Amino acid sequence: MNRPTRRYDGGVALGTGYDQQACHLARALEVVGERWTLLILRDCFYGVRRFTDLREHLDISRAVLTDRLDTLIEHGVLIREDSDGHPEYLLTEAGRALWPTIFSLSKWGERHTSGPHPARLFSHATCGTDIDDVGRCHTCGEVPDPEDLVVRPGPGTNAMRRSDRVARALERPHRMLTPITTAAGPITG
Amino acid sequence: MNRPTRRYDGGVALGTGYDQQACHLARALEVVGERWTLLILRDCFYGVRRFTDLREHLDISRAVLTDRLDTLIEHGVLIREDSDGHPEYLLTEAGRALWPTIFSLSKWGERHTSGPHPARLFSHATCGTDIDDVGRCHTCGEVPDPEDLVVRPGPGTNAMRRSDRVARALERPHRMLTPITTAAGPITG
DNA sequence: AGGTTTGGTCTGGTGAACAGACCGACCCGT
DNA sequence: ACGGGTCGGTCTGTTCACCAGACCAAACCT
Repeated sequence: MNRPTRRYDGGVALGTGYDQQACHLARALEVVGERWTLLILRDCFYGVRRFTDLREHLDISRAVLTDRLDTLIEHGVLIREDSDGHPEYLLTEAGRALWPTIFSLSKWGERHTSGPHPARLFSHATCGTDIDDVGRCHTCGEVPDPEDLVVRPGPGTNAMRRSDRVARALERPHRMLTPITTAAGPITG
Repeated sequence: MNRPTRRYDGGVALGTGYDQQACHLARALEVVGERWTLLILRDCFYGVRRFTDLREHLDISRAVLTDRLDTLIEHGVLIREDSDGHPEYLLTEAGRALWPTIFSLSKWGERHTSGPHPARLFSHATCGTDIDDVGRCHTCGEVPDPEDLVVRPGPGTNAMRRSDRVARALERPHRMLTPITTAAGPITG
């Protein structure tokens, strides 16, 4: 299909100033540092794969979502695959490697902004133990990959309840990276 | 002093849509998700404390730097202290808690964008061992706090050499969070 | 007294985000 | 075959944030 790369090709590439930096952090931020990008990726870890699900869950404008997805694909963080005639957006290996960043930032937000109650809890799928603040499973003594985690709602979920498909699916425990909606149907419940 | 909070108080607060999210990641991004913010904080970890040093090292506009510093202070990530008649910007406890995020994102950029050579290497100050990709010291078996780390240039530093004071100071090993420039003088030499 | 450094503020121009309208392809029931 | 719904977008006008660069006040140096 070879869809054109949107992203204002006339101007200076995204990180004016960023690219002056020797540090790899700057280059990482050129890929995932834009508004919405990390939230999109977090949803991908939760198993969200469809354009509409992302759009509804994040309340993001269609144009911006399109732009972000294109950028992430362009940088090898996501791939687009057709399933059922509709595109699905999946994390690549590089994308899955972003989990520690997303997890640690989320933990930081949990402790240092408004209320200490976690909105989501994560447990190691193979042994059932909850992981600690640096992502370790105390039973196994290791840091599980995201695909071995199960998300479930925590005590901080009550506020600001949303009613979209993704939010409803995440009201129950869910294995990370497994699809959150099957085709188009509503979620069992 | 009670300086006015800049940040477009007429409009919707920064994260339009972000604040709809139950997830703490969204709130974290409201604080540190803006352009330049994580790079500023990385420099703070390196020991940069002065407005001018940040400005020169990052090549950031004065107005934006002012805005970001104000935002970070407002959210308790930095504090402004007067030393020598000039303000210094220091990481608070909450600010220092962002180190895992910055470190993991930097590691990701190192491996997944252009070249596998680390620009900076980190070693545990108390034992001298280099820390691994998840921040652990193999000798001590723990994850050292950033104040116990020493930064030094790695093999990937060669490209894009900069000549500002901060870049020159970081050409030698440096204990994290200790001031990178003493008052106004050039760095020893 | 004049110049320099420091730490800003202000302004005009430009690029990016937003809401919301529009649109083609496909599916589904009738 | 036709109408309606869903999916995955594109387009447009307006608002907002970023940028370069000018300006500025206080402190310090000579």
